[in-house]
Amino acid sequence: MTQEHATSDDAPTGNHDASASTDDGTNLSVYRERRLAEVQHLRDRGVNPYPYRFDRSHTLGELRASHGNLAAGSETTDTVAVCGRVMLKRDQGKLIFITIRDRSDEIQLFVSKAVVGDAEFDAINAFDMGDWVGARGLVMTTRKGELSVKVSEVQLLAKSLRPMPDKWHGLADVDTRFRQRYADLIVNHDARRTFEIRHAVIASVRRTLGARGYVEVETPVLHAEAGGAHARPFVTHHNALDLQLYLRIALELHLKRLIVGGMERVFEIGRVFRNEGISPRHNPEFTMLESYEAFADYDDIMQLTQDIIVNAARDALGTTTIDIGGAPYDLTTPWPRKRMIDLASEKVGRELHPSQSVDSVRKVASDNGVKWEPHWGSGRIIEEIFAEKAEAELLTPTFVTCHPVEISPLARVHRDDPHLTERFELFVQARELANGFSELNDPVEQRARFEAEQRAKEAGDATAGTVDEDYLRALEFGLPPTGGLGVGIDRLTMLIAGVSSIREVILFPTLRPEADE
RNA sequence: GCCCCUCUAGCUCAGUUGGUUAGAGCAACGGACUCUUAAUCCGCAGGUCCUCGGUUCGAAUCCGAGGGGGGGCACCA
Repeated sequence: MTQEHATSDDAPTGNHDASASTDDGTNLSVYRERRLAEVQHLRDRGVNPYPYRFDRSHTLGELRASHGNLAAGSETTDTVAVCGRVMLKRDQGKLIFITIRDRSDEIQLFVSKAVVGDAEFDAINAFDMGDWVGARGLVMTTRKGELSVKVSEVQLLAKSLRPMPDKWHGLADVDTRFRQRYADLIVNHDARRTFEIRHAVIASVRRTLGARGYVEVETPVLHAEAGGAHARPFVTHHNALDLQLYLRIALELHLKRLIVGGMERVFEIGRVFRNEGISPRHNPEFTMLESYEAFADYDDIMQLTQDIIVNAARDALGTTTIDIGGAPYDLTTPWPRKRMIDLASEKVGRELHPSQSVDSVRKVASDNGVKWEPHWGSGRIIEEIFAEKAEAELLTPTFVTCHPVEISPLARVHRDDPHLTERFELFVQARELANGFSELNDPVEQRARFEAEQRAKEAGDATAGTVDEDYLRALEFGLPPTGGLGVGIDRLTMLIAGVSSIREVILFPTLRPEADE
């Protein structure tokens, strides 16, 4: 019967039928044709399969909150209107149980043929899993105590044409999960949970900074020069200006211009782009928090960093204890601070310092199996020794501090040691999670650092920076003492959600385009 | 970019040392059933075994090339 509709009533849906049936003839296309026929069947009966709106009296979560304590076998006189997606259907003959879900909860619809009548019962029975429906009826519980809506009327809100993934096993294929995130979100609770946590983390960060008087700003994504970090940029082009532009690799230089302008405390949560490899910890576009606070130094910012992360965990999970390497760890524990040169020195059994000659540091590196490049200075080699020998052991939160000047072109020289900077990086699970420092605000020194970067770039370091003249001009107007911070929001979410791939916390991670079509 | 692993029905997965017509569960479809909970029961249908090429009497299975994905390395924080 419905098949006849599919073949005879295809004028308005001819395109769908053609694409669904001509070339493949697979189970999937048969399935879609059947549901398309059902759509046409509804239209023939004057039912809009895609109505415009639905008046909902309660979300499913609200309904459970208000009636969750009903005793088994109760019938109330409370009329509600609820809506959601059909997730399960249990046809009992003259009784149908339909589990619908909205974003807050799941509730069972109790459909009795004796209540709704034969015609309506058949219409409800034609619903498929995945359909969006709205129902009106009385709140009740079944004999076994399941909170239900005894429906008097159910309305289709949107017809689903595709089969749902396995109702028990969900969708496991990671490729499909990332490409078809909608399907992942429909069937995988963990996926929904992860993105709820992501939202809670970001909202918490905004609250923490807002409570400290920070102002949220937005700065350009298109940069004439990609500065503020060491990374290869994406290149793009503006037609009207006939101008080569770069997608930003950091937020830093614009935000500090705002501190020059007197905004005192600013932050931005924004997308940055780095044209580099993809890994479980790297996506080409990712979300950075950067914040800058006038009159603060890196010591203040380390405290801020821990506050932000502790609050984020508390707000997202309701606890500050998370799992690190299989063991519980309370984030409120004071996080140790260790100088990079000390961590590196410990591992090689010799005092290392960027004031030492390049030759002597090279020898230490080579003796310990650490490779170095000819254009690296002592400081850069020490960083490499740290990265190769010490970094992997930094599982619980640790502030690595006082990086060599050579690798920190935007950080201020340490007040007690001219070869080091007032900088820190936070490592958790051997991954960098945050980076901050007392900001360099001497325009003369900043120019010298930029020029050193420029020379490194010309010497072949593709990730080195260039001289940003406008930023130098800003500094000449006067940047107050400032403490700055950058936090990888994706990695922070990974930590709090307890997932191991960055793709799990990015709704639509970068993938190669799908073939064919 | 390099190395390893992986790809079978809409989904989740079997598929032996290469051997007839590639199987199961769920979903779908037909039927039974008024308190189910992944409902159950009966019946039926569904396949470009990622693609191309090769070896073989015979390939989902072995070989080569290519594609997607995952992990590692490199790059990079």
